[in-house]
Amino acid sequence: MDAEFWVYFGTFQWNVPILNSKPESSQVPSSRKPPRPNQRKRPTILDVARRAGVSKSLVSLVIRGDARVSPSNRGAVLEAVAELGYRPNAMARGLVQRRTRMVGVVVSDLSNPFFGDVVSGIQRRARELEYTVLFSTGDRQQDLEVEAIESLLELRVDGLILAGPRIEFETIEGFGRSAPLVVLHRPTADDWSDSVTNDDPKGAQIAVEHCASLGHTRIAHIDGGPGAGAQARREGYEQAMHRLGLERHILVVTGGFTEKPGRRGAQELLSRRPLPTAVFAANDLCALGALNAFEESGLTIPEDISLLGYDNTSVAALRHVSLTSIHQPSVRMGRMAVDRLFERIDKGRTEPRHDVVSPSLVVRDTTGPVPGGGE
Amino acid sequence: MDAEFWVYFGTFQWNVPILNSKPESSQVPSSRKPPRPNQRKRPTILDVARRAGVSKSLVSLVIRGDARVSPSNRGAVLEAVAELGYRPNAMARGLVQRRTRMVGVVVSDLSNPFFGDVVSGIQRRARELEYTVLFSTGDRQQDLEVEAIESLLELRVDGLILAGPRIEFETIEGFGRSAPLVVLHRPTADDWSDSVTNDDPKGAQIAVEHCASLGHTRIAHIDGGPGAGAQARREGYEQAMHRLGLERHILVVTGGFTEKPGRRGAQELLSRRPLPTAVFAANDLCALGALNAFEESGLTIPEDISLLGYDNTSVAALRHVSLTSIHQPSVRMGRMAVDRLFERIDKGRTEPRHDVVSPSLVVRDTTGPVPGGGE
DNA sequence: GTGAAAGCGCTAACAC
DNA sequence: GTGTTAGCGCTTTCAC
Repeated sequence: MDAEFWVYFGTFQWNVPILNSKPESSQVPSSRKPPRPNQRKRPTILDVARRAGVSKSLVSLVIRGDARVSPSNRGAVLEAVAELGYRPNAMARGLVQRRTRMVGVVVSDLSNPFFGDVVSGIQRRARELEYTVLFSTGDRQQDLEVEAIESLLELRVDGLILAGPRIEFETIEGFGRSAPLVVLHRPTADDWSDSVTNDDPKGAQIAVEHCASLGHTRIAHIDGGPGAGAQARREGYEQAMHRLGLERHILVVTGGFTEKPGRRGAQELLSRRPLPTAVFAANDLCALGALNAFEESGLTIPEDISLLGYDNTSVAALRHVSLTSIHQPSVRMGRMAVDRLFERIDKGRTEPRHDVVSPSLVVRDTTGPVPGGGE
Repeated sequence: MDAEFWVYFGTFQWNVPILNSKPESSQVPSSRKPPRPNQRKRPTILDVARRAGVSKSLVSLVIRGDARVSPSNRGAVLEAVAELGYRPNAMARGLVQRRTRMVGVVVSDLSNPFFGDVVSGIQRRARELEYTVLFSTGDRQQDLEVEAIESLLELRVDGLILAGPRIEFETIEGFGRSAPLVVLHRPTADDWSDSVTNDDPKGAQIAVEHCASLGHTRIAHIDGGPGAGAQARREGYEQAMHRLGLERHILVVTGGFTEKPGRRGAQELLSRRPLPTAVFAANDLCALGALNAFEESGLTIPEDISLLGYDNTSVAALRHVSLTSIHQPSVRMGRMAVDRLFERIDKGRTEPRHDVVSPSLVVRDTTGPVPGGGE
């Protein structure tokens, strides 16, 4: 952009703009720290080679930790690297290696605490396998999610993990043809991707059975509306009720995966008679919304109504909330996703694999015995 | 790795492993969808050029949306792109342009809901400026945070945002010399980076004044321990108390930025006599821990004790919690961070800029008039 | 052990 | 309008 010239001086390369020669008095007396923009030309492997008096290939060997380099040369190279502040260019390396050792992770909603553990599991496992993780998000919007995936693919990540994607199945399948792909929290069934999901119907069943074991029969469900997994949880609820011979008590109202619809669902339940004595909500936030509605109407939890959530997020664990919930092993699921990718990338697996992990019950303070001992 | 041979056929290039010739019966009768690993050689700009019968430069022009390409050629190129499923290689492009239009964002703790809004603001503003955002995290660990930053720098992102970094100031300054850098939530003072922070002392002052306006005088503080910003909030509290002539009521106990230390801090407060009538906690989670402790000891909030948090996170907003809190304009701060970067990258600004934004009060249901009307 | 040379996939002059 | 050419910064044969 601006005219510049370059000066080599000692161990540093300085970028001295010709324009813009202001007093520069604001800092130290211009000793070893001349003011300059931080966009100076970055040293390349060639700069290091020249400085160390060797060839670029030799520098490359040292950087990659190759054993067959003489100690003296290794020392010289390392010194030059330090002096110049050399940092290898991952793009150049990736270009020639056709391999980046990067996995891209697209999280549908980074601000949802639900993904915290998943992300943590992914991060840790990737590190063990010496992969770098790049996160991106569609910020809850389908089109942005696609953009995020495209960017990662253009960067040539070695593999892709989609955590709770909001996009269409066909789109997902298309990406699966472009790179090793693992989908989390949404079961895929195609030949092009792996998936790691939790057994939603099973989780719903566990929830219902927990209520039943406490003597409840009028167990209602506030569903997740159009949310992914909502249908499976609803069906699981209905099947479990049938299996327990409680089909005449089946009661499903519309909710959603956030607080507000949960609240509305609960209000709807409050208008029914007889009132249910236990409510299984589609997820924790939904349950929280219901909790408010119930408490505001003067009911006590769990004395009057038992309440369960799903996902066992950090909010459920807050002592002030202490919500009984169905736990998904999120950290493990994150780790598994990375393992699946690794198998495809480094072990050459090509057959799709679809894992379903089991949810479990975490009993806290919002569930208790049925009031009065029965219906 | 494995022996392979390549077959050109129609519009697709197939990668047919010689080994592993299993029944392949699981899918369609091997018509247009032969089973194959998704690691097939990806088409390059040259493949597109050949297919469209033009030169690579022409393809390049079309892809970058240059106007001076004849409609017929443009059509041919676009067709070839679609047929081959061509996706430009961002590494190759970045290498020659020395520009990636990517900004790297390192979040110290992705599972902390506090960062949700910041991330959202960053994402949205970056999109407006046509930058791609790459997130990474150190997962709460200093060394991993450095690794994450290094990786992003090796990828040659055009700029870097560190959200609530846990690493040393000198390290941060070092990175600032490598690339345009904006630090969020931690004030830097060097010449190498910009910073965007919230005015912690001011926030603390607002909290204290709110309590005072409700008649409270015995206002205590549970601090954030060693957490970043904790000291500024503590000092702000003390100054505000002085300014209101309440210095003899200054009471600070050790806490932290999570639930458990908040709980312990509250228990410590409960052992003091006279009890404070209002408590300002270092952040929302800390306040939540205190809330539990208070409620368990039989106190009612806000009738017996008023309670304030800081950060106005999503948990504070939960109706069931409804915690009065000091709000930081997180979304705006995220946007500002991107703007600062943009100024350095695209507008050539080199003087450091340190922005401090004002916090504000969000009154909810955990603060109320002092019991009995005074001390 | 070390160096020379080719080339990864793309853009950016510069011709025509 | 379109093609040719020369790199971007690195790894990778292949000589020596």
